[in-house]
Amino acid sequence: MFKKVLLAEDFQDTNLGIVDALKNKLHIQEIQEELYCDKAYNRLKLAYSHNNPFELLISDLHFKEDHIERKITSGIELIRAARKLQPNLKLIVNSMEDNPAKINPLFKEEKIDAYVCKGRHGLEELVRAIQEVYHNRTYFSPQINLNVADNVFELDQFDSDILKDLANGLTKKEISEKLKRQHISPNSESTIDKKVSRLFDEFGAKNTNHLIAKLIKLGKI
Amino acid sequence: MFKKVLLAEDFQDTNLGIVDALKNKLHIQEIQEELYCDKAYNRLKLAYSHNNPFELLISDLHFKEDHIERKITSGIELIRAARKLQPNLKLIVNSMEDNPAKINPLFKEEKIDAYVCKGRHGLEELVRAIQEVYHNRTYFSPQINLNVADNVFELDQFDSDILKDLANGLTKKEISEKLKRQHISPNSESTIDKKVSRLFDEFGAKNTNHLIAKLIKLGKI
DNA sequence: CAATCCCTTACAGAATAGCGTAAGGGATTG
DNA sequence: CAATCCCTTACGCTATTCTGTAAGGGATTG
Repeated sequence: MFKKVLLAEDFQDTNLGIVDALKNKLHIQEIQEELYCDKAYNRLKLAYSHNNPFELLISDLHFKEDHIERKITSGIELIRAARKLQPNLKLIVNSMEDNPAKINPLFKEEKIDAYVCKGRHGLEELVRAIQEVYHNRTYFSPQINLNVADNVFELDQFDSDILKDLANGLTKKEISEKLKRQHISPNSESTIDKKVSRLFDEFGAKNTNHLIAKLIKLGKI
Repeated sequence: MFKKVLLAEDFQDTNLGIVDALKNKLHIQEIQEELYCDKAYNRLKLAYSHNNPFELLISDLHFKEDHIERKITSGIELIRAARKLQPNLKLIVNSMEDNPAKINPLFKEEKIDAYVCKGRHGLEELVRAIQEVYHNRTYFSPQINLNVADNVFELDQFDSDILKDLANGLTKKEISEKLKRQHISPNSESTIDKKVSRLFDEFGAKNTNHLIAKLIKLGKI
């Protein structure tokens, strides 16, 4: 079993429960905890430079903001920084996020080893996930797949940028002008019209308000 | 100190941490836990009918949905039902919600005794809250006020309904017609125009797309 | 009672959104 | 090379949004 594990999690109560489980059920010797992302990164770095690196990082995705200024403020930044520092580090994400559209990229882009969704069986799942990851397998909370079966359509970068601009209050004319200034093609108002209209069909939206609302709720923009 | 406490919380790991703190720091004798709202209510009811009622209920606000069908599905429903059953029951809400606009009504409408915001000091705060409530005082997480200094503007029910309709793709004309059908006044398209335009100013939005995007991200609609 | 304020509503006009048609160009295919 | 498909773009039309102005009614105040 892993001997040295780092836990990055800003909920004090959650923290305690996890540490307890890891100690008593998995008999992990060294468990360090951090309430802040960048402090967690510093611990990884320190341990690595002392030739006594962590073997596993368990991190949340969302960390509450604070009065203290932070460089790394989200779990995903921590994960990226950790991967860069120590490519062989095992990564488990433990969050309340249950939107597959947000979780799948973690496996694809960030190459995490396991995703555990907080909930009624979160602790049992986490123990299971650690065991799986220790044997070089991946783990994915079973409840995720069941809940959502839609979202076949994906946004490419161009669509995504347009929608973000619209959500930020720009008109299609303004977006067209912006694209021309940036020498990005296509850039005509007409093409933007067409792109957005096609997304109406794909996502079943009646108009731009509806589309933006849906996509924000889906976490796609 | 309280002798009999019920904890309604659907995060298994959080649960464990809280129970541990309550036992070891406050020496509460009997702590029961429930992962579901309606099961928690049943426990309250059973204990009450056996003349051995709970003295304190600690509940979360948001409970994840499940494959199992539930009558009571949110913390607020549980709180209302509990208050009705047992008016003298002490109530502490322990949630990750940090929007004052959602928390304040809990004190005003539901007459809860304390609000503890989950986070880096969530457990210490909860212990403190229980002590305060035991001495018939109220407790309110100190971080709430600090974190949010914006958002002075609030949406009344009318504004909120209009914005939800807009986010669902209805035009202002359709909303006007809908209000007329429901015999809700005011209902003219002109008034809807005015209401929404005023919200542009209040929330610093350029147009409807921008306003809807902002409010969804703020969790207000 | 008059003055005032606030809210609702109607109306008008310019800007924008939404949608269809059509023309042109690049890539692919037979 | 011709035919075809897909993408971009221009253009035009209607619906809707957004912003004013103004009229009327209810509530409050002096």
